[in-house]
Amino acid sequence: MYSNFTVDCVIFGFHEGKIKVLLTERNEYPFKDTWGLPGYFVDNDEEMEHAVKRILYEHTGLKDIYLEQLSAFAGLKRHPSGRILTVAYYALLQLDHMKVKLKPITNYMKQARWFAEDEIPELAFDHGQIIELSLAKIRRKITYSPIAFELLPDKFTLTQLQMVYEAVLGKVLDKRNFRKKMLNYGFLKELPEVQKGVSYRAARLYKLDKRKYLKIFQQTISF
Amino acid sequence: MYSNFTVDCVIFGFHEGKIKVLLTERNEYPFKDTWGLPGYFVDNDEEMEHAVKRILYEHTGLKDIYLEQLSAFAGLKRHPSGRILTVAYYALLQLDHMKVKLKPITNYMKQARWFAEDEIPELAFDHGQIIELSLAKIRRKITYSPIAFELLPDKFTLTQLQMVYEAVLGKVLDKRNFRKKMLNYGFLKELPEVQKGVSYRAARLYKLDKRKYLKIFQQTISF
DNA sequence: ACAAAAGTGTTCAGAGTACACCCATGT
DNA sequence: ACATGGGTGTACTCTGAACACTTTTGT
Repeated sequence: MYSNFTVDCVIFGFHEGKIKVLLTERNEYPFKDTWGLPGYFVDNDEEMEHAVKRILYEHTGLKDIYLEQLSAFAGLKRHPSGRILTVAYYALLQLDHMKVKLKPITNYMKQARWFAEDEIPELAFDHGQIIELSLAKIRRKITYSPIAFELLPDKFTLTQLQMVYEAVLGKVLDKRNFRKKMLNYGFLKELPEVQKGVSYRAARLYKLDKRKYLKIFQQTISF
Repeated sequence: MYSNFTVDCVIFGFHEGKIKVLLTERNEYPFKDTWGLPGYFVDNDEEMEHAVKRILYEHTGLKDIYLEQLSAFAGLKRHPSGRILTVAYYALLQLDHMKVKLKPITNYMKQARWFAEDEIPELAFDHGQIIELSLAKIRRKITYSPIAFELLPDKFTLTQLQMVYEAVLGKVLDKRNFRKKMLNYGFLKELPEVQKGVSYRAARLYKLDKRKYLKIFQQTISF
């Protein structure tokens, strides 16, 4: 049995130097056959965040994804058949090696696809606006919180890390300054491995030392 | 006719060096006679933010108050008689000269009162948690956004401004450094007036130059 | 050898931080 | 005259920003 409100989720991934958003093609009215955010009614006896995690799992096959509530949207005209309140979340996941299997096993969605920021079509409801707000939020948040690592695989190169920052912030950063700053934080652990399968000098791999990063950013919980 | 969700509002003021929160004593079950946040069901044909402004007006007699959405709360157990989703907002207002007349002209609230942070009693529902989150949010926000001015009268002294920062951040700041920094921003306009009615050297009054402050902080819209 | 990206230091300017005394005013 | 908060400057450190070349590796 469904409750009277929905959750919608802006799922961000990082691929080929770009931030991507996972959208689904709706299979229900209103806005049937239109692209929109993954989301649906919360069950009556289900915690809201559980519903979001369920939807994330249904669409990506992944659990334990970084998740934050963005905002509630309740405009009287956002839904053609009367106001339906939705609580929007954004999620950041590791889109590496296409471990992520897109499988909208729900019957209210036809297919799912990743869209780059500049490819996003007209969306159902106010979902375009929700994505805009999410982008604004992570743009601000990345400047004081290490959310970039949520978008990268466990082992990554400094160049990959820099590309995440550049993609989110929408500007190019100085390589030397970026590396200096990141390494100075002290929460990056140099691994004895290097990249494989590249036709040029292989880059050193790093991983995040979660202990140290939490110690440094402990004042940055949530907001 | 009421919708199926509520709004709750954490109203902050600044008085005698302390951040205060406006609470009301409930006159309805559940939690009758318990203190809680001002808030109520949104009308069916009413925009959510309009409902918040209405509640603010009903409690303080003020309009055009600084307002931001905090978060939605929808825990299954937050309301004894089944889940009721609430969207929490926080508001910052100028509590100067007691221009604010507390008048809960609603029939679902008995009285309203300002509480300092360390005087807050046990509250109805999850309202204590909502206040905690609001405080965390403004603590972060004041470091990158000039919300302090929302809590002050139009004309204020630099010491008053510093006291707002100290109250929100919960730590003492260096007077000389604080003044240097604030004046260097360039959005404070020195007035040809000084404080009145004090038994010591009267302090210079300043006001905010909104033009300049918006120019400097334009990247800081909303989030 | 060549193509491609990895990796690396120094200098400069501006911001943050620490710190203590005299001044103006009302009583 | 005294009590109270108002108002002021300097030195040091740290961080951010600008800037270009050599090294490594696979093909």
